[in-house]
Amino acid sequence: MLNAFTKHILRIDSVLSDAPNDYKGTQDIHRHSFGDGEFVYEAGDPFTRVYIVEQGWLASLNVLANGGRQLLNFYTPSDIIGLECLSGRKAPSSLKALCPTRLISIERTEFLEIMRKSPELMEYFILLMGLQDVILQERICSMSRMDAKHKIVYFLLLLKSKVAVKDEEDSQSLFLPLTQYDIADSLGLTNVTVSKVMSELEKAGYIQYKRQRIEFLDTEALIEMVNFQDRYASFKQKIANGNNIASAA
Amino acid sequence: MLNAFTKHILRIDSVLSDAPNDYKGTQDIHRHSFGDGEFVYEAGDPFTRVYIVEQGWLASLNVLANGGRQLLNFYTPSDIIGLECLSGRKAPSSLKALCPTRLISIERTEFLEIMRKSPELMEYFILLMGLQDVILQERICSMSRMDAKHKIVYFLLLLKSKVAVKDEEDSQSLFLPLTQYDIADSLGLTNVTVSKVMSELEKAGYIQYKRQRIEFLDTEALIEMVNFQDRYASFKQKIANGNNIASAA
DNA sequence: CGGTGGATTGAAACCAGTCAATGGGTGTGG
DNA sequence: CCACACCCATTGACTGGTTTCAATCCACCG
Repeated sequence: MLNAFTKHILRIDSVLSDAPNDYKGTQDIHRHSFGDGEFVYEAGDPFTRVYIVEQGWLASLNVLANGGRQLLNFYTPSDIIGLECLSGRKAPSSLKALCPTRLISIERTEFLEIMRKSPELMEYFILLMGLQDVILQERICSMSRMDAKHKIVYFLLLLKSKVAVKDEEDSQSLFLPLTQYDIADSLGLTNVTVSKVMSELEKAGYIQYKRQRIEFLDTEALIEMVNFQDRYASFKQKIANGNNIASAA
Repeated sequence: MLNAFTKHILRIDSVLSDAPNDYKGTQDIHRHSFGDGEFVYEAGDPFTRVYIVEQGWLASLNVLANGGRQLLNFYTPSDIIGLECLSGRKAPSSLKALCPTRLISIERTEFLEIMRKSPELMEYFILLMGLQDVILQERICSMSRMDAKHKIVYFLLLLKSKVAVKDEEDSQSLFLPLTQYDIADSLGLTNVTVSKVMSELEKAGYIQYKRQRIEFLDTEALIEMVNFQDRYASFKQKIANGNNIASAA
């Protein structure tokens, strides 16, 4: 059971589709579908279930006092949603589907049961949350000290590496189901600025952008530009080698 | 052993001072002292030890490509430093003492050993990192969508609640061993802006600020102003009640 | 065909940054 | 003890990147 579960998370294989069968002992596992723009839950709702993304993109977001929107995290297939809420009773942010999605959900207490049965799994979660933590800290760096252009480059590279670490082929093309409003609300900019920077990046020959798809024409230059570190790739490598902790024991 | 350890973390009591005695089985536990401004380690150094703050304040920070500085996290007594780095081999950021500090450190692999022996402890770490995660997300909200004044108010309230959750008495006074440069580098502002906003907040009667000490004269109004949620207090309450997970079992 | 949401482009306003000068507190060394 | 250096804080004038406001265009869809 553990192996199947961690495989889901790492997406080493694609057994996601028969996940529920792996958990005969558990009762409360469901599969859900959401359409483009639908909310899975909203900030303040009772936190009752942990989700695993099977298909599609989602974003967690907050609506701020001044009416602004802040996109916090993006979730793509095999991501777990809700680990950071386990100690809470209410969702700290909303979850919205950015395109048609399929999710698997496990009731919170059953998820904790599964987790408790496997120290390995808990250990893995600790490492995973550590990765999340480091990435959030770097996002803070980017949001506070970069200008609009660098923020956007950093943002695009981060999403690219997040997706690349799961898809085997290292494509220079990225499916991006986000409007420029979404990108703006993720970076603390406006759609106007995003539009201007995107066309600037296009004119400079770094990317090509149209209809939910970004082509990276000079990834190296962009990585150089913002001094980008691919934490996702490093993490995957360490986990795959199994020497992240094994070597420590 | 576990209990003593979690007590350290929660600082329910102050057994920190005899921590090493609690771990007779472990070999590599040390105590360190650092002076004001000293670096414990720098970004890129090999990550070998986990630290627990015994006394003083520290900050993790990054030096950016353009020469700017970004303060990421503050650590006060009983905080654990390094949980987010367990999967890595290098420190993703530097750690600097903001005043004279005492730290306890455990060699990384021994820390993992201790952790593995106690599922409860791992579970606690997962919850703790979840709290960290939620707070980082809210910091991102504040950094991207608030103006300088609101950022600073949010920042002060966050530090106040971080400290208050450990100190029993709910003081309206906060020891703050930070220069205005530090605050600026934490929020993506400049020392000039910080200075102007601080005096504005003083003139408006919200706070009184002098020499590393902030007096909160109207905390309620400030909380209202930025719609502040005290995640630290909620977390402490849930852990203290023991019903965070127990009730789920 | 008109309606809608997203993207583009331009002009003006504004918040915070930058530059610069001053003042204050602290510690050091002559 | 004073002089000086150093760091931090304060204040004012100017600059500039981003927002705001607004108009237009485009693609998609009922």
